[in-house]
Amino acid sequence: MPYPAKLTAEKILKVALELFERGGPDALAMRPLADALGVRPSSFYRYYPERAALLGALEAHATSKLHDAICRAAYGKAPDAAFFAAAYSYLDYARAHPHLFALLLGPRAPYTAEPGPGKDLWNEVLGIVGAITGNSDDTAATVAFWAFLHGFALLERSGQFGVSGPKGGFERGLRALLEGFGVN
Amino acid sequence: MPYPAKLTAEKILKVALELFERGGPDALAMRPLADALGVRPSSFYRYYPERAALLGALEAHATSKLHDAICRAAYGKAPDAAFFAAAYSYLDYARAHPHLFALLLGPRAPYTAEPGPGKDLWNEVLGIVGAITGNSDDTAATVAFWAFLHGFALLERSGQFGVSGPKGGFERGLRALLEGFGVN
DNA sequence: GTCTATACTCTGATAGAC
DNA sequence: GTCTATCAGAGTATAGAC
Repeated sequence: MPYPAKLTAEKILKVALELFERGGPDALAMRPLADALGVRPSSFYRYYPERAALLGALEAHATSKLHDAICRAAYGKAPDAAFFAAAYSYLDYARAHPHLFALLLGPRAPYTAEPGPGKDLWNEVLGIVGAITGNSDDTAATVAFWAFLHGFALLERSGQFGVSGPKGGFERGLRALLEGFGVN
Repeated sequence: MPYPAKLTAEKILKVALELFERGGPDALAMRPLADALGVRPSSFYRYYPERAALLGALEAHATSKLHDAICRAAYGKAPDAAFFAAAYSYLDYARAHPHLFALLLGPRAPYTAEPGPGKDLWNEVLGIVGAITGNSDDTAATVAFWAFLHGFALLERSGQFGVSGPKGGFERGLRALLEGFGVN
């Protein structure tokens, strides 16, 4: 009977993404996902061998979207402006998609495409930072920049800091890094 | 019959800590915890109303230990030396206790003592940064410093970067911040 | 080749007896 | 204060219907 098949990997991923974006990891349960697809829970094990594979696919999606956002934000800008634009688009993504963002630097799971979209994202940021420091392969500075962006997004999400505190800290850190990268 | 009680909140926390440090959140399940305590799973709901409360207590413990480590590392040092010492002890804690560390800036849960040990830790770092910038209540710079430390620890743990990359990035970022804080 | 039915083991949590 | 008994829900494996 099932010609064409009711399920495809893409359809599953699309619905999984919706559930995950609203409710986070807890909302992405196999049974509700099956209900939303009009199917039985065991059905999509043909497409994703386990739940973690689904999460891995979501992480790849998030990485790709973040990459797109940063590319758009930095495109055609002078080095300093691109640096700030990339930073703010990173933060914007974390705010707009908190659950997907939380997937990004999680403890290393399987189902993480090592040389996948993560590599593209890295190279994009590497280029932006390189334009500032004058070293087109400045791994150390890129790591430092990335660490600051990611850490700040988490601090903000944790809610441990007031409203004014984090906001000022972002600008302050960015300017300090920019300044410091130029000097060293 | 049970006089004195077999359980106390401290005993439970101690065993929970052991399980959690070895195996992370998944290893802290109620039944194994009960077995380790020679007790039935339902028994410690008298002491911790739910599993999340136990995790909250572990987070408070982690915060307190990290605070101690940073205090010890920075004690009696000149501003710049204290800055680096605090940074490295933060990183060391993240490496030595990866699971506990992951609890630290998680999404805000209940059972998080808002004005608890977190406040002490914050004030300690605030003092260290203030000694550098000359402003004893430099919230923005402290947030920036903290964001960098936490982000770097996560980048490293994620394993997405080679061995040499992150290492150099830590020093690079710290020096850039130190430099930039002085200038701005 | 695709999906369903069923069942198994695990989880956190609760009610009430002792 | 701890027990027994039980619950609903999770992820997953397998056999077989179509």
